[in-house]
Amino acid sequence: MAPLSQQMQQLSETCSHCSLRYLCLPDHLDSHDLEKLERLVDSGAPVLAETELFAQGEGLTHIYAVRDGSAKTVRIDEEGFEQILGFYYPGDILGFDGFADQHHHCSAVALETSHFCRIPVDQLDALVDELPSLRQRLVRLMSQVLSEDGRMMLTLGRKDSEGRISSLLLGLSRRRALRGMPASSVPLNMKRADLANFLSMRLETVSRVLTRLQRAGVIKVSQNRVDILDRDALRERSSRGAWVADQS
Amino acid sequence: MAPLSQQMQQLSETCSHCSLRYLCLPDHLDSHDLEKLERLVDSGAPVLAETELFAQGEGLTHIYAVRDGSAKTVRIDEEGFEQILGFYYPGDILGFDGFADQHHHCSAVALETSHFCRIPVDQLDALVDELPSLRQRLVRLMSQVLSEDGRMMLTLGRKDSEGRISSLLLGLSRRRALRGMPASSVPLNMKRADLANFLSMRLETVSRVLTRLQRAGVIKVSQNRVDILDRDALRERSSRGAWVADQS
DNA sequence: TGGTTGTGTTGATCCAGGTCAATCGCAGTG
DNA sequence: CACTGCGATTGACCTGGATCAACACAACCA
Repeated sequence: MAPLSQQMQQLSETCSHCSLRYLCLPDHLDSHDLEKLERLVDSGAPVLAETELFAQGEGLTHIYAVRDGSAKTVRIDEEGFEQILGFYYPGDILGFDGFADQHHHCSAVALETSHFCRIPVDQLDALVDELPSLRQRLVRLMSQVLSEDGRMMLTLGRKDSEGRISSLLLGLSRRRALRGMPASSVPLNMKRADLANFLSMRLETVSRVLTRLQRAGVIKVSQNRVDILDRDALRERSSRGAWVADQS
Repeated sequence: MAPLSQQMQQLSETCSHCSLRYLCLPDHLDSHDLEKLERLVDSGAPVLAETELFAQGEGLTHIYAVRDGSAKTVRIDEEGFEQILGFYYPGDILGFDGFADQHHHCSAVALETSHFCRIPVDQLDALVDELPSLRQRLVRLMSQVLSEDGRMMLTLGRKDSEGRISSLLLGLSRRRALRGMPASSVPLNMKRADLANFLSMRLETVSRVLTRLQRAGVIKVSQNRVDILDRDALRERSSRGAWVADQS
């Protein structure tokens, strides 16, 4: 733990020097606007694994940017069923769905010891009115999420278990690449049960599919890390088994 | 057709007099701001069934509000599989997912002869910078969609066929109520294949479930219209069969 | 050192719903 | 009216993956 937290302290505290600024809110902001945004951001203490950043139903006071580490969002529906809505990595923003009625519609939980930038929404709100570039950036980020949700619905709806796992792995890999991290080795920091929940499968099936893909030489699984050995084969499997839609 | 278009002309052309203003963009705008918004809106000619409002990949030039009638959005993924992302009714906005990169990420198609308000995004963009209330409204609407997408992922992921159909019917009914329309009689203007695609089922299954629900006395199906006879039973079925998640 | 708990893998069985195919009903249309 | 075509319904069959259950393996503690 000690070496980890030391490492963290070396991270820049300012957006202008943050290596994630092009993925995160600051993108497209000029240095003057960025400075104003920076003043809102509170990069607090490390958050331990399994700790809740915010809870479903709670009032919206902050949104969060993952600085380092990872998180998941979970939603519990009226009947008490739990669904993981997404996994979040450095540069991703948590809390967008709270703008609708100033309350969070899902909970956010750290997957490992992580750092988050806390941004108070009332101040952000005021700043957004002041800075058109920030407003545009915010809308674009939200729109991006919308469009990714669409992709996810497609995956959940049309793909079989192998397709879902393959898509997930490729997706995680792609997001690593965006962050300049080695894309062929993706860490699965979440538990099998989380994966299963997210993909709407049972954890036994997740396990089986992973070993099947490993036996086929497409990936190599080692507890919490998957190495992609044959990206093309994985892509092929991510679409195979997806059923064709009936035409209308 | 003639009587329909006559009926349409009686609709007010201005947001201020539109019966949908509290669902749509104008909500929370004062009369002064509303007037400015109004000037952007072009309520054009009727759009025939099956006509595309905008196509996936196309540049984002307008967003659309359903004035009357209905529409669906469809997304085709890399492998050519088609997924219906949503159905849209009066007051709903189409095109939000285009803000991400100024291109539409899905296509929008009218389900029946319908009218839409066209709003040019460049002018909207400028106006949003001018009117904080409009900016806030826009963000809230987008956030609302986000949160509804979450609900949909939950439905797709965790519910069986009966649960999905029941949820859909209740959802459509709820949205009718919001618009002050009779909530117990839901028109299914889309085809069975569309329903099936949206819910990620086969159309045969949709058919079977509908007749099963009918035989159980929960609903009454008559070609393009479903009457909800026993709302509680429907609610009960919408959650039954949803499987419990493994705890993490 | 053995017990316990948490997490992942594997095996055996069963059923919801996908698949294929036949039929029906209604709306155009020549 | 017969014909055609599209959409919806129903039936019979079969398979992917959920379910139940056993087991493996590591970390942790008494």
